Amino acid sequence: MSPRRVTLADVAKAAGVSRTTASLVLSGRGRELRISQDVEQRVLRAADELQYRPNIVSVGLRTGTSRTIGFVSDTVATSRLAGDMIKGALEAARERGFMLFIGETEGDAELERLLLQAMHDRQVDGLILASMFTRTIKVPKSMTAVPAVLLNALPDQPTPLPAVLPDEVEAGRRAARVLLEAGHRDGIYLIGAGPGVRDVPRESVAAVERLVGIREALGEAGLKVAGGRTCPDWQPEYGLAATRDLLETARPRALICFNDRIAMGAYQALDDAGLNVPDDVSVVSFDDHPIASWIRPRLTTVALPHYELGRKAVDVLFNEIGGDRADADRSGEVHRVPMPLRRRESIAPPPAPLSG
Amino acid sequence: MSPRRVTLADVAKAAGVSRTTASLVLSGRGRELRISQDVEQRVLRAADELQYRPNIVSVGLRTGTSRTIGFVSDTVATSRLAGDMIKGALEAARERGFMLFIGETEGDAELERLLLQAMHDRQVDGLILASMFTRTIKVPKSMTAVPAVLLNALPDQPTPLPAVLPDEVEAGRRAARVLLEAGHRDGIYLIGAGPGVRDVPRESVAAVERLVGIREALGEAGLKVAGGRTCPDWQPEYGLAATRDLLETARPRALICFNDRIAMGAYQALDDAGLNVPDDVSVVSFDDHPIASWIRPRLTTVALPHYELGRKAVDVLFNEIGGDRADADRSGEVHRVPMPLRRRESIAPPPAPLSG
DNA sequence: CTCCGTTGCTAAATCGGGTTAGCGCCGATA
DNA sequence: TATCGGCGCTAACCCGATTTAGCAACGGAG
Repeated sequence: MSPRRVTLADVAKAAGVSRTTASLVLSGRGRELRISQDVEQRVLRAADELQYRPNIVSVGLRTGTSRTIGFVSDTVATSRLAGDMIKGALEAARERGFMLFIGETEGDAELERLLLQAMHDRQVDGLILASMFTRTIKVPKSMTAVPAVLLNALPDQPTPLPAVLPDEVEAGRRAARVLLEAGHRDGIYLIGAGPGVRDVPRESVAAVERLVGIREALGEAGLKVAGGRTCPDWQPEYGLAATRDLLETARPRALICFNDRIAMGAYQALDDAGLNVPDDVSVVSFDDHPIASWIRPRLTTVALPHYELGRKAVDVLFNEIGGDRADADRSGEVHRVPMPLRRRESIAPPPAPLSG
Repeated sequence: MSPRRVTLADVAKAAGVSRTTASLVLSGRGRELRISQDVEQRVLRAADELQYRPNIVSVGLRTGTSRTIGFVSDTVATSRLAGDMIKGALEAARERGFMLFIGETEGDAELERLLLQAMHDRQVDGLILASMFTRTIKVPKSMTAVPAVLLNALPDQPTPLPAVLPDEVEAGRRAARVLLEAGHRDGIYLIGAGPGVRDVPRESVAAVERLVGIREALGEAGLKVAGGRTCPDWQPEYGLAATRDLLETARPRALICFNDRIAMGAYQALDDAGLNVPDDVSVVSFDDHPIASWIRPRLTTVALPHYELGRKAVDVLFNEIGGDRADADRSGEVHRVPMPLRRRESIAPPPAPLSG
């Protein structure tokens, strides 16, 4: 059905030279190995006319490479998150002529093993091990076979693998600062975690780090968090319940919600209580989920830079692949990607303290 | 750094036989080619002890295959949609021992060409060409080189390629029927398209087909659409505007929104007008975006079966790959995947016609 | 006239498997 | 004793590229 692929041998024959010569010319080493201008031109023209493309599989067999990297995540589907991360990785890889194998483990260690095996069988040149929410993971021992990078994850034990993570502490600072800049001094409550540093969901690195950043920025201004409510899960209904609960005993002037879904629930609780965002209560959040620009007023939030995380992971990986190992001292390094603030409509100066 | 991979030669040496014999045993053809039990056991044990795994790259060079399929979409990142579709494809492929190359074109024809080329260079065994919203696409001519399937897309010209699509017409019928079952007879309005068959956004196959299904189901019950409002884009703000506009002149008893984002806007317009969902107005929608179960009352919607679409595309593709071409008459076939109804809380019987 | 160095190219090995053709040995038969 | 056939295994080639080692032709020097 499909016409057989054009091979190097075809080009060589068309140019009237040996395969060796054709290979030399096409790999650019013709000059240094004294191939004549005449032959060089003949080979190049033949390759062009026949539309020759080297077979990467063959090169792979010879060189042990595949111009391919494996992207293994625990879940690609749970959120838009993953899509953007993959997109970033995809583009960064493509710019270097690399393709991406995608795999997902769903947290199953056996599946992970099989997947990594399948990728090794295909001689991937590098691996990205990604988690869809920031957390610590157990690094499979087969990861040492090729260069690898952890994405959105930290190793549970010291490893030489570099890691790429969002800068959550700075994000916490940003969320707090945007309220400070608007003039808020007190009545700042947290929804989703806090107020204490130990009031966080299990295993959530993001919660801990955001909380640290928030407390730090407020502390620098000589202020403190007025209070907080934890949520068993960061979903709208828990945000609604937590905010409702808070409103029974307190009159917040600003809420820092630990993600946009919680903020969505908080919006509803505030609305139910007859409070206006942002005139009565300012709201700032994290993630920049699409929902953040759909709800009214549009939500000011500190964005998870998924696209950039994906790109950065590939950049770091290529550093490992191409690295002359001279920079082995850089291994195990943790790269933090900035989380940008998306200024929208949910923050205003605090109301005059009439109803105190 | 990494210990060299175990090759067939290693196994053969360990078992004290030739590579040929080892290959024969491991490929299961030992029996028919009269390899002795003794030798067979020795080879199998050696392979097991050395943890031998055949190098797929090498096999690929020999056989021209790669146990890999390429998944090319216009965008992987714009919606959760893509994630689930890829997940379905991923799992179906994995069950057959295949991996997936992911690529995205962003609608750029040149990028698409390069991507398909890169995949051909890696000898993919099949291709899935996916669109993130149902539409007609121009099929690149290089698609004929290997088996291929269109996913969520129709060819703009007749091709022998099979296509996999959601069953939007039946989805339209389901949306209408769920209202009929609740007792609705009149005051059924459309938001996003309609009421006429030509009142649809450009290029949206989904809009056309959903509309056809809705009109059909109502027609069978001897009813008609009471009216409709088109939206320039299917986003919440346009759903809000369209519904607000509708409420100025009409008093709907039920809304069929053309997707969940529109429904989200419609909810807000209804709320602003002091109308309760579902007691005053029932709402049904399409897509089953995560938002549908976040907004209150939770939205009844006809789900886009992304996961199933991905799986089905791979199933159909393997049919092409493994096909003995005897079923060439089946080529160009369009496979429709059912869109399941998610019954939630946004539908109730119509109010008693007091304020009619 | 021989030796040597340069020029310009190519034969052959290699990567790791699959596959085809056939070899050596044994016992049975003519 | 030569022949034949079945058994059990292996040498050798193939896939498509890269790479090493080396060959043939030529000119100039000794």
